[in-house]
Amino acid sequence: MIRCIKCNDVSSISKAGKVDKKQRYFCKNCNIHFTIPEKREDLKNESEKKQNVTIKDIAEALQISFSTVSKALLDNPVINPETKKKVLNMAKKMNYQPNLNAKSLVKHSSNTIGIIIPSIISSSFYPEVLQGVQEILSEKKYNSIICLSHESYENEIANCNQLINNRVDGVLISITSKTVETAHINQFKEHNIPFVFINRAPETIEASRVTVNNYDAGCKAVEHLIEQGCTRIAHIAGPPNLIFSKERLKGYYDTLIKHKHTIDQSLIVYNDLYTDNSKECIEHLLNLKNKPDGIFVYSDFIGIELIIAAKERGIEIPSQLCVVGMGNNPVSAIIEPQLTTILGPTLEMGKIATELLIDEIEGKNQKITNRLLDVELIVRKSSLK
Amino acid sequence: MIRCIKCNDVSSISKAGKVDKKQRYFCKNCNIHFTIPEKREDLKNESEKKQNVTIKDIAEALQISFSTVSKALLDNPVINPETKKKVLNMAKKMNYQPNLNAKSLVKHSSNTIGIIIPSIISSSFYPEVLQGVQEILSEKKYNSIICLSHESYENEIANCNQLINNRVDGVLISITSKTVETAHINQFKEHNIPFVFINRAPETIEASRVTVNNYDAGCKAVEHLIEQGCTRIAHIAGPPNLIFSKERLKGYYDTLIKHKHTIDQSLIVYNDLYTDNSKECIEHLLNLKNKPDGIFVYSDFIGIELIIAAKERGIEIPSQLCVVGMGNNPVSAIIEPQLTTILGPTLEMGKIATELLIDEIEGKNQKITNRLLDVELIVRKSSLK
DNA sequence: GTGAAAGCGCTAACAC
DNA sequence: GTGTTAGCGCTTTCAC
Repeated sequence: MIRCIKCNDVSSISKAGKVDKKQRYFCKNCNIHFTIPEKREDLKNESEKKQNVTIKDIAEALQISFSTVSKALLDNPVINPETKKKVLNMAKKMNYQPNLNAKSLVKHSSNTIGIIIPSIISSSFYPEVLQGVQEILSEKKYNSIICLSHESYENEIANCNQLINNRVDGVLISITSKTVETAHINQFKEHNIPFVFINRAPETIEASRVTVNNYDAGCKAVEHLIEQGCTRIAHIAGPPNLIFSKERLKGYYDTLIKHKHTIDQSLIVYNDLYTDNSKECIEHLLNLKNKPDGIFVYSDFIGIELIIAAKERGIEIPSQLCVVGMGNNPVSAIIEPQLTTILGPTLEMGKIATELLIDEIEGKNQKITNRLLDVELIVRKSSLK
Repeated sequence: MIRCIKCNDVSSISKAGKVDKKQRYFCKNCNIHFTIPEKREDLKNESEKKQNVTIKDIAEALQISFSTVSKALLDNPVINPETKKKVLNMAKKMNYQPNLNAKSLVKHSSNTIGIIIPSIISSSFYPEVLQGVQEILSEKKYNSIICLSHESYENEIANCNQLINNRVDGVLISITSKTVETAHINQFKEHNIPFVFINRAPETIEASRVTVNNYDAGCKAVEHLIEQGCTRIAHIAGPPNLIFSKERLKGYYDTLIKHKHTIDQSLIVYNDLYTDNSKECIEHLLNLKNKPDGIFVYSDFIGIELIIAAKERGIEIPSQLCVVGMGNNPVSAIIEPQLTTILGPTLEMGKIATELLIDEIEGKNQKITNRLLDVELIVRKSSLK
């Protein structure tokens, strides 16, 4: 026998489907739908699945309202310290874990940042950057979602959308070597999501960026090779559409010109990260009739390949060929001969970019920042004649 | 002049605070609170912040109900194809991005898995595993949250809580070398979150795990060293509380015993990943009066350090000392002499564990699986007398 | 100091 | 085939 919860009538009641597994009723008099309130305990029998503890459960256990529980949990000063203590204890006792999805929904912010990087296995560069990022993140109590674009433009677009869907509070991004259009990145602006470029940035977008001084890297490398007496200096350059490649190349050019060397286009080759043509690049240079006596390679990884290939051909390093790499890959210090390299502060880069981003998220910094980090030449055997 | 939205009376109305920046009213007759409905456009003037597009916005633009929009977006077959097309077009036009937090809240699942690993920079092992994980994840349309525990037990506990708070659908975990208690991991069970161990697993928890055949690795390494004529075979072992260390050590023991070698405890040293005592381990072995003539090192990284240290002391490899590492670090193939190593399928490990986890999440697999992956000995110069 | 209620954006059960 | 409604777990405003 069901009574209307409003008019208390019995005859006017009809069944009206089910809601949340409970019978729903309709009162013709009052024109309202209702269900018979049950205690949460009773439900447990129906659905065996153990539900997560919510603030409502804590409230019920303590016989107080759930908004009081919420306030206590948020350390709202208006709440009685006694009550707060009771709530905190009960939360612990019941093993309460707040639902961050619900919180994000009402707060319009997720306390999470997104990270888009091209790769995690091709070198130790991005792992080190990530390490720096994570250090700041855990210090500032932010979470992260990491996306790998695998140097694919399509993946990068998908990653951007995913991060928007997840309503991240901000994004750190290092673009792929294929990224030319940037509409997908500009989407973040439409959604009021701040973003900071790490290491690789497009020229066309106005946004903060943290990069190493690639121009200076090119200068330092070539300057050093010239000092060592090299006269035909080649360059294995990075993907041509990435700024860092262009800048290192410009440093290479300018330094050669400064020292009145002639520029020989056959001494410049470009690496494609997606197809990975590093072997071809190396072969091209080593097969030249008029061989180079110094090579600045934009990455240690390929520098190491170059050393191995040269040794196989009986080319003596450094007496016949000096090699300078970049990145300070751990291997560089181990191979024979040890590879001269240019060191950029990878861990620092991750840290600085993350701090910058969080400042933007928290409104502490509005203006666009362009951080250029210093590089350092580490001279080793591969370039010491 | 405000009228009650129910009884249409004017005199019974009083103001009752504000809700969502709109005036709220109370009708004494009907005992109800209400606000005067406004169009969303009007609100825009008040709050300049551009809001994200929601299904309600699409519904309004199309003059249909938002649940129809929801169904259309979810490709519910009940919806008229015409309507569906209109909705899809409008969603695209308005640049609609669904709010995954809201979806997670309703669906009680986030389509996201959590990953807890100890480190990302100490070797290429975890980056490669992650690569495999991400490949499956993007194929199966899952997202991920990556946590780094930095070999710290406290961090691992915090990571577990974070993942529970984020309501991930499942967890991949590789425990720290310090993890002995496992209550924090068992919490996942209480929250109905399936988890799979990768590479490192505690002995005490019943859960699926994907590991390499570490016992066999120990056997293969020592067997090979014995074949090469080594008679005093040492072992640099991993952290003693990790199963993989124990198993490799057991392989080492059993193979020595099988070949009637005597066990000399001074030939066994343990690496502590947290303090990183690898230098001390190496020095201990190389300083022994009665030096070993073969060493099985549990990781290539330390194997490489060992080779360098031995060369510095003028110990000839392999004639005076054979070295076998494990992990097939890219450097192993490059140093001089090249390091013999044991190769485990890292990428595969990530893939298999992820597939296993997703199957558990989707209820396709209930039973606990214990996948043991085969290892392979790669013989190089460092162990070939 | 506490409680009631609205609403974040969405899904799904049900009514029509 | 479309619309109405409740509810996911939480924060926040306002009433008392």
